[in-house]
Parts: sequence; structure tokens; C-alpha cells
Amino acid sequence: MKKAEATRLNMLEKSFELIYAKGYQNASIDDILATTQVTKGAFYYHFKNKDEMGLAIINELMKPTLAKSFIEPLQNTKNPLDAIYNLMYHLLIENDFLKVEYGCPAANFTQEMTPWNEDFSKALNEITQEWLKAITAVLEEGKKTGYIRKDVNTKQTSLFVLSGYWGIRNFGKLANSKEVYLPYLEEFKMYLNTLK
Amino acid sequence: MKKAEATRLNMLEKSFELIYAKGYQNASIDDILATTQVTKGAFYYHFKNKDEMGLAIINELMKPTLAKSFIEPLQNTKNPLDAIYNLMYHLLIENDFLKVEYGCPAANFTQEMTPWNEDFSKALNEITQEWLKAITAVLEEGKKTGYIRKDVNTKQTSLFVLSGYWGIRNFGKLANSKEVYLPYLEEFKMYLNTLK
DNA sequence: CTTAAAACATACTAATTAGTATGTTATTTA
DNA sequence: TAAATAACATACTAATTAGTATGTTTTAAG
Repeated sequence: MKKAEATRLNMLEKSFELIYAKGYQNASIDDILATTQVTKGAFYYHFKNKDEMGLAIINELMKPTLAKSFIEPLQNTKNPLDAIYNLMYHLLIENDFLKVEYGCPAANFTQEMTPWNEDFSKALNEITQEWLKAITAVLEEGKKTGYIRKDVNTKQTSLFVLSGYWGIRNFGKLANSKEVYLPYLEEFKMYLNTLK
Repeated sequence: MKKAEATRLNMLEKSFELIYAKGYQNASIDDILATTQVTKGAFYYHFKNKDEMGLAIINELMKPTLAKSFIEPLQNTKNPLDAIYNLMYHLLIENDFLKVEYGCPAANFTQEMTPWNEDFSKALNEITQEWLKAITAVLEEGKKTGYIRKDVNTKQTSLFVLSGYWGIRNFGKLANSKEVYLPYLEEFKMYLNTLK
């Protein structure tokens, strides 16, 4: 029961990479099997169907990644505005798990799966709300510690921040270059400063 | 040579609607034929292949729509900040050509096609730059007329604005409700005011 | 060491896909 | 009005798709 878990995880990881690069519909099961070096029997032993595997990717891979790379860096920080800016900078510029030419995995999934599969919407909405809450929380904390104006609407702000992130990810995908990230980050910094 | 043009346009329009709703890969040619009530022979008489039709959608449908609905409203206006806000409000709330559950057509196309068709990237980049330039121009004009601070980086700002738009469109798609648009617009208005 | 179930592997199927080959009908143009 | 070509229509194909049926091998428990 240990090796089986490993194969499952390996399949999820390779599937994620393929889907992230090519899109969900375009990453066929045969593609996945070819890169994972396992057979169809193994795939359908671990997953009822392709959509169930897609949901597993969200819940078992993306969710933990969100917690570690998108939320944890915000917690236990002094200046929330610095923390948020640094997180964005890291995600856009330094993080080498995310590729500029592939955009944001969550946004990609949303774009492609939302019209089709209600379960995907729910799962994606969950992780999105998680991130939103984390940003809202750190902003709210900043109001207490005096880093942020008392009249700032933190929910509104975090929605605005996340929207910008998704948008610039799509922009990077189109431009196929991280260069667009830099002016975005500059303006983002200016925006954050207006919350002081 | 008049009726033929009409069939072609009709096919493009119906194809656009299908692709907008279901995604490019997922809108099969047979789907398109079924809704347009024409046959495969007609389709391949007018278009060399599916991708050429997709490009025609961008160049012959989306480009004119961009000019009329996304750019023209910005021109010949007094207050550029009002003009930009009103444009966003109209696009998100009032425009009934764009559907909240389907997101932004250009962003959808970018997401889906960019990884594997260079021509799509080029075409989409063109219309994107067009919109960016229009926003930059109206901001620049605002600097002259005194509505906007002289030290505002207009290119940076328009990139930030467009990113936000794309992002909130994706958000609306996920939430499947225009309600998320309202807090976004509120924060967007606040952001625009910082440019004064 | 046996045996039962877990964990895979192989070979298929039925449906769908983009695209083609070969027609027929409508529309110009001479 | 006749012939040429534009504008379609029909019937196919080969490839790819998700998924299944039926195996074989590995692993773990008694």
C-alpha cells in the first residue's frame, strides 16, 4: 500500500505538468500514460475517470501547494503590504514551478473546466476562497497594527489583488515573457501603497 | 459573391458563440455545422481548416468589436478616469454580448490557444496591444488636460487595468455571478482616483 | 508457503474528431 | 442562354479519444 500511493502521486504530478502545459482537454490519457510510463490498467485502477483525476490534481496537489507557496509566506509577517508584494514578486519572478508561458494553473482550470463540470467549479472555488481569506486576514491584521488604513475594505482589496494576479498571468502567457511582470509589479506596489 | 459572404459571416458568428461558450477544442466542427445549419462542404470551402477559422474570428469579429465597444467609448471624452470606469462598468455589468459565465473571449482564446499556435498569439497580441494603446492614449491625454497626475506611468497603468479586467472576468466565470464584479468595480474606482 | 486480493498490464471497443474526395446546385460572365 | 466556376452537399477516412474487459503479476496476510 506504499508503492501504490507512489504511483498514484507520480501519475498526478505528471498529469498536472501535462495539463498545465497543454490544457486539460488537450492532455489525453494516452499522453499521460506515455509520460508516466504506466499503463491504462493502472490509471483506471487509481481513478474512476479523467475528471476524477483532474479533481484529485486540484485537491491533492494544488491545494497543498497553495497552502505552502501562496498562503504560508503571508503569515507571521510584520508589514502586510511588504508581505503581499514580496509574495507576488516571488510567484511571478522567482518561482520556477510556475511558467510564464503556461499562466496560472488555477486560472487555466477555471477557464477550461467551469463551463462543463460543476465539481471543478466547486473545487477551484474552494482553493480560491482560501487564498482570498488569507489575503484578507493579513490585510485585516495590518489594520490593527497600523500598517493599513482603517477604512480599507479588505475583502474588496483581496479580490482586486487576486484579479490582477490572474490577469497578469494571462498577459505573460500571451507575451510569452516575464518582462510584462515588471511594470505590473511596479504599479502593484503603487497600488499597495495607497492602502497605507 | 454576396450570399457567400453572408454564410461565411454567419458561420463565424455561430462558431464564435459556440467557442465562447464551450472553448475552442470543445467546439467541434460538427457542432458548428449543426448550429449553423450548413454542411461540411461549405465550411471547408470558406476555411482551410479549423485554426484558420479561429483566426478569422479574432480578426474579422473580435477586432471590430474591440474597436467599437472597447476603444471608441474612450475617445472624445472629457474626464479619462470617468471614461475608463464607465467603460469597465458597461463591459462588466451592462453589456449583454459578454456573459459572466463565459469570461473574456480574448482571455479564453489566449489561455487555450497560446501553447500551441503561434498565429493565435500574434493575432491576440495585436488586439490586446490595440486596447492597451487606446487606454494609454486616453490617460496621456488626461495628463495634458490636468485630470491625471503628470508622474503617472500610463503604459504601466493600462497594463494594470487590463490585467484587472482579465482577472475579474475569470473570477466571474468561477463564481458564475456578476456579484463579484461590484466590489471589484468599487476598488477599481478607488484605484483610478489615486491617479488624480 | 499458500492464497486471496491488490496492483497493475494488454487488447480491445465505440464514439468522436478534423479533414478529404467527389459529388450537385446555384450564380456569374461572356 | 451556355458554359464555367463559385458555392455548396454527401459520404467517406484515418486518427484519436475515453473507457472497458480480461487478463497477469505483485504483495501481504494467515
